[in-house]
Amino acid sequence: MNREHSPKEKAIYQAVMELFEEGADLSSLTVAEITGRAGIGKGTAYEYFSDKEEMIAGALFYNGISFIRQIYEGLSKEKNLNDKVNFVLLAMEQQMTKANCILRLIHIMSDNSMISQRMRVMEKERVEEEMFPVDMLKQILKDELKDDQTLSEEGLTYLSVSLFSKILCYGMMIRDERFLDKEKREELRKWICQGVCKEFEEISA
Amino acid sequence: MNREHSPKEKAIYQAVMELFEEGADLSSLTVAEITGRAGIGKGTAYEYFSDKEEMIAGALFYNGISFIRQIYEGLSKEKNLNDKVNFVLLAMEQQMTKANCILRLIHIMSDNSMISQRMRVMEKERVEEEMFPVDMLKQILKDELKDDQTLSEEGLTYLSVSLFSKILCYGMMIRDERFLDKEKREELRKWICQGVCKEFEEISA
Amino acid sequence: MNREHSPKEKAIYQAVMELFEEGADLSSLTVAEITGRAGIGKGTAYEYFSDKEEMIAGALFYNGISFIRQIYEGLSKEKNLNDKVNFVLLAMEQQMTKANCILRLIHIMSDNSMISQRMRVMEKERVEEEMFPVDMLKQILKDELKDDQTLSEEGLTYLSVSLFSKILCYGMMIRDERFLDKEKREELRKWICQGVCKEFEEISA
Amino acid sequence: MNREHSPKEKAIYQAVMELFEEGADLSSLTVAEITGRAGIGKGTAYEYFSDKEEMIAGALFYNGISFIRQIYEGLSKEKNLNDKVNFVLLAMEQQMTKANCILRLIHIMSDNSMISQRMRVMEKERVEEEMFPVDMLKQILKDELKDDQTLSEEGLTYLSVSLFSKILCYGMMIRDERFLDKEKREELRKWICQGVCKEFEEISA
DNA sequence: TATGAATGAGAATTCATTCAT
DNA sequence: AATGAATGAATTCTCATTCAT
Repeated sequence: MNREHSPKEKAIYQAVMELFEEGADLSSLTVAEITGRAGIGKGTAYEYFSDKEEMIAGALFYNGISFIRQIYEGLSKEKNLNDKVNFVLLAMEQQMTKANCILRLIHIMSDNSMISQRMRVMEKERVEEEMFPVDMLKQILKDELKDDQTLSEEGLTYLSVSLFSKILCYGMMIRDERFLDKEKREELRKWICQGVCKEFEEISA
Repeated sequence: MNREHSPKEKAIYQAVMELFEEGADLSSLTVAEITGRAGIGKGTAYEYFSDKEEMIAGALFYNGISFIRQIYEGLSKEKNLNDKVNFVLLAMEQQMTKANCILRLIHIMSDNSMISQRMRVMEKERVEEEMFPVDMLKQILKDELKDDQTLSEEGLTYLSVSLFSKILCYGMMIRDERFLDKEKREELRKWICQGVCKEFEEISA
Repeated sequence: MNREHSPKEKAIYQAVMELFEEGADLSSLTVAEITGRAGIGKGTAYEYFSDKEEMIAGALFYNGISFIRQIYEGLSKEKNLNDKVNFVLLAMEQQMTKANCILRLIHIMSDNSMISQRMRVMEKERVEEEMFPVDMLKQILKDELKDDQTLSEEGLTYLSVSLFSKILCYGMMIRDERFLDKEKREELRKWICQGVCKEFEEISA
Repeated sequence: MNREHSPKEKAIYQAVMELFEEGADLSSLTVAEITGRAGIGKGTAYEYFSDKEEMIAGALFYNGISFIRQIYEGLSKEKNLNDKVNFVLLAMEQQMTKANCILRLIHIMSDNSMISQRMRVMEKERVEEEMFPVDMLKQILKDELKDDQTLSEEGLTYLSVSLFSKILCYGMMIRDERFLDKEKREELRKWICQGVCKEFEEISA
């Protein structure tokens, strides 16, 4: 949720996210459900949004941005790449308990629905500072580069997407019942963090 | 497409896949569109499927299975892990040109729509031999184990999911305009194959 | 069921009556249900009937005629009006256990559905000897007239319709839980038979 | 039509009754026909009714109640049983000109269609004062009992159903072309009224 | 003659969107 | 500005009927 949004817009965004977190299928969400949950009139929503897709895509977009920003801000406390990656994985895990939100968000952004089309439009129009997942990861990696290390643009891109894929991978694995156990998860995170660090060292060498 | 399917079922599956490959949003596909494309009457579809979801989920499911099987069969020609991974990446790349099908398939399987729910049901009911992505990758890795190597179940799972995430990663990267160039892609595949082999060696050691 | 009907026609009639007796709503019966029950192909039914309505109306019509004829034939054993009316009431009661068939039949004949329209057409085209409820009752009353009694056509019509209404009345009452008891029913029949006889005596005097 | 109904509900009820009176078969009435006649949008009907059956059953139910109430109120002007029965017969006759409404209403209530099922549900939920046909007739008979007369519950039930059957009987007979003549009908009513009175005297004696 | 696969017209119902209040 | 009643286009699904085998 961003500062420039009116209370009604926020209410709509909030309502969409709640329904999303409760497991609703976004493509079959109705305006009545959204406005009902938001506690405002159906007509009112159309004073602020041109159509249903804008409500949903907007909610996901600003929520995603806000989540990314929170993570990025939280990262400043972490000293090294290993801990940073671990922090991101933990943040993801917390979100996951809310009906797999991040994973679902990523899915939605890469399907061909009206919602994802709108989100891509929003992404293109977004102001510079707002960051989307892969961009954030790229930034983490850039921040990590010591003076004596060099990394080509391709290398950086590869590393950030590889990191992204590992995070996704973690998200997928912890949905499995074999990873309900806290310690198992911790071990998995350790593996992933190490893997990322090693790859970073090798490529940035 | 499987052998036991009647021509009409195949026509429906074929139609769904064509529309999917043309970029249609599966959750807003209509029965009229599907049967129109399949060249059969609307009512006919309901002789073979109980509802729309079954048509779409069925199409994706059997198509996915068939794609996986093709890859697995093709793998037998490849001698080592490096070449096998390369083969999988290439197979994926070919599919990708058809509207990122595999990626989208994975996405659909993990969202909360009716279609994905149906696919998960189908997955549970599937016969043993049919393999889904991660299972296939696990098999590839198992096949690779030499007599003198040991690998815990956890290690195997991690490796297969890691491999899966790398493949996903490749899929995402080649959507980027910077990887339109064939040589760039080849180089990327080389990196990935090497990374996979190295990780395999380390963990199975 | 009439002698001139082919086995397939009989099978259809039989199927409709079974479904009817099982409580099915005739206006929502489907051809598939009927032919499925009859054990013949859907197309076959159309070799013998021009449409669905003909199947249902025909079944009801010939079944009704056959029921009426059975009663009329059974009546010959009864010596006087009192016993004859009692016989009709008992026959009705037996039928009633089969999902109120006679009552429902009468209802169907007097609503405005396609089925009843068809039955009325059939009634007009029927051959002389076939008798419908009120006609049968009229005949019973005529048979009862002694040589020294006279009865105008109006009187006869009134008496037969009055008798009909009393039979209907019996049919309705025994659906009530207060008349589950056999003795209660017997008493009720006695009342009705007496009432009919008295009215007959008065008017035919 | 009841006071508590919104204008749209009334419009639906009105439309259903008009179509009914014009002879339409209720079980093949469509929502499009009803809303078209009511002059409202198809979707609007669903704001007030959960489905088509509720529209039709509701229309019949509230119309029936209102008709019964009108008759019962009109009865207060009549001094004796004979005149009261005559009044009911005349009221019925008037309704009959509108496509046999009362008879058809009774038929519908006793078939196995969705509509009748819904009406029976409504009947169970109805408030006390609202009366259905047989209840009204029972009330007429109760009102008629003098202080010196006694009548068992069974007797009362028999009499009211007998009266009901005679009314039905009148309804059936006047559909016949032989009773198109006004005088014939008057004579028939006289007969029926006398019959009812006589039976009442005998049983209540 | 018997069949049932194929069909498409038609029905109920939903829901995004508008607009009078 | 806020509302929600009204709307009808659009969608799913059913089923009587046909016709090639």
